[in-house]
Amino acid sequence: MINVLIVEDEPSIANLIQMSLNENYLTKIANDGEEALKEIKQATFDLILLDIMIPKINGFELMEYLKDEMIPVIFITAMSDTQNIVKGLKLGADDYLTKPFNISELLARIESVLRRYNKINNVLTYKDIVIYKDSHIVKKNNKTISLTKKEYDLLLLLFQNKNVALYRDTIYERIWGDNFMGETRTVDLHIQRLRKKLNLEKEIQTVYKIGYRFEVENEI
Amino acid sequence: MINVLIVEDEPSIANLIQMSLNENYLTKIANDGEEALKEIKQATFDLILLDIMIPKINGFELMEYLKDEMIPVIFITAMSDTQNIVKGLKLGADDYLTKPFNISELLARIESVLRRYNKINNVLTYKDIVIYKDSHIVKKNNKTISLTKKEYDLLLLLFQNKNVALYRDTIYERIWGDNFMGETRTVDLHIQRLRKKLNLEKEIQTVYKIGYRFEVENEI
DNA sequence: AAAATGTATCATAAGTGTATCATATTTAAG
DNA sequence: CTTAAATATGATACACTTATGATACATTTT
Repeated sequence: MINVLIVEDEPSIANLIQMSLNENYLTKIANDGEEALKEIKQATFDLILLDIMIPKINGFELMEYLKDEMIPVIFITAMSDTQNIVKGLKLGADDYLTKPFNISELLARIESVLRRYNKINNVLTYKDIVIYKDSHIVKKNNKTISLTKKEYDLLLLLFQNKNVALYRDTIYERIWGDNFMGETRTVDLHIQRLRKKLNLEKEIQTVYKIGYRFEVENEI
Repeated sequence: MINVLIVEDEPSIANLIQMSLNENYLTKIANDGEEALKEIKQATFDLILLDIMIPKINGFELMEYLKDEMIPVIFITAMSDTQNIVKGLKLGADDYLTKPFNISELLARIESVLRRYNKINNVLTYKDIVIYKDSHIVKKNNKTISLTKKEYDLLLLLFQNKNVALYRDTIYERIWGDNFMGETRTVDLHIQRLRKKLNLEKEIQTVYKIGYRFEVENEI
C-alpha cells in the first residue's frame, strides 16, 4: 500500500484530505512540523503532502530534511504566494497546490508524482501475498519468503497476468529472454517450486497442453 | 543532530543560551578561547556562537583558526561596538548579535545561518550510525569511522535508498560514473568493506543475481 | 611511503536445469 | 463406452553452473 503523510495543522482540512485519500492510500496526519519529523523517522512514506505554514518546524525546514530522504513532496501554500512557490520548488518539492484546491486536482497531482517516482504498482498483492517490486521482496502473511530471481520473475509475471493462460513459450520468452525453448521442463519446474513456496497449489493452475494460469477469484 | 558550540565566559549567559537551544540542538559550552579550541579539535560542530570578549584566546584569534575549518560562526559583541562588528564580519563570521539580544532573535539567526550552510538535516541516521553529509564524516556509536571516498559514497547511496534492491550496474553507475561495468567485482568488494567497517552484515543484504539492498526494519 | 582502489584467485554457497520415475490427462482403437 | 497407448505434467534427486565471499596482492593515487 502507498503511504501518504499529511502535514497540516488545520484539522478540518487535514481530515478532508484524509477522507479523500483513504480509499486509495494509507494516510497519516501530522499536525505540525515536529510531529511530521517524528513520523518520518519512524516510518517510510511514499509521499508527503506538506502545508508550508505549520507550527514549530515550518514546511521549508522540513523539506531541507526530506531532500536527503528522497521522499517526494507536494506542498500546499496560499494562492497568491508566488515567492513561496518558487522557494518550495527550489527546495526540491515535486509539485505544489494552492489553497483553496479541489480534491480531484489533489488526486491528480498525487498520481502524477507517484508515477514519476515509480511508486505506482510498486506493490502487488494477492490475498496474504505481497510483492514489493523495488525491494525485490515477497512476503506471505507478513513473513518474507526467499525466492530466487527466476522464481521472483515468474511470480511477478503471474501477478501481472491474473486469470490469463500463459503459454509455456511465452513464459520462457519473458523470463529467460530466449525466444525458443526446446524440450526443457524448466518452466514447469519453476512453477512447481513457486506453488510450493507460496502455497499456490490451487491458484496456479495448469492449462493442459498450453501452460499455466494464475487464477484469482472475483477478479475476472 | 546539529552541534552548536557556545563560547561564552559569563556562565549566566552561557546557560541561558544553552537552555534556549537545548530543544533543537546539541550544545556544548566553552568558557574561554582555549577550551573552545580544544572542543573544536575534538568534535565537529555545525555552528559556533562566539563571544568576542573571552579570556586566554580572544574571539578574533579563534576566528582566524576557524576560517580553515569552514564552520559557520555567529559572534556576539557589545551593542555599540561597530568597529568590532566590521572586524568580525571581515574575518569571515556569518552573522552577529549585539548584547543584549533576545532569544527569538538568536534562534532566527541560527536557523538562517544553518540554512545558508545547508546544515539543516544534512545528517542521515540509521541506528547508531550517523552520516554528516557536508563534513563527509560517518560516526558509529559516536566514534568516527574512517571511510574512503568510495565507501562513503556507497554508504550514502544505500542510506538514501533504504529497502530498495540496487542493481550492481546502478550502483556502479551512480558511484563510479561509468555507465558500463564489465565483469569487475569492484562493487562487491566495496560492499564487503562497508559491511565490515560498520557491522552491517545483516542490513546490507545481497540480492542474488541482482545486487544489494540496505534493509531496514519496520519500514516496508 | 602510505592509503585507496582494483584485480586475481580460491572456497563456498546458491541457483538452475537435466534426468528419472510417478501420476494424470487425452486420444483413439476396439 | 471402455480401455490401452500416447502424451503431458508432477515430484524428486542430483549434477552442474554461476554468484558471491574472502583473502592476498598488484596497481594507482595521494
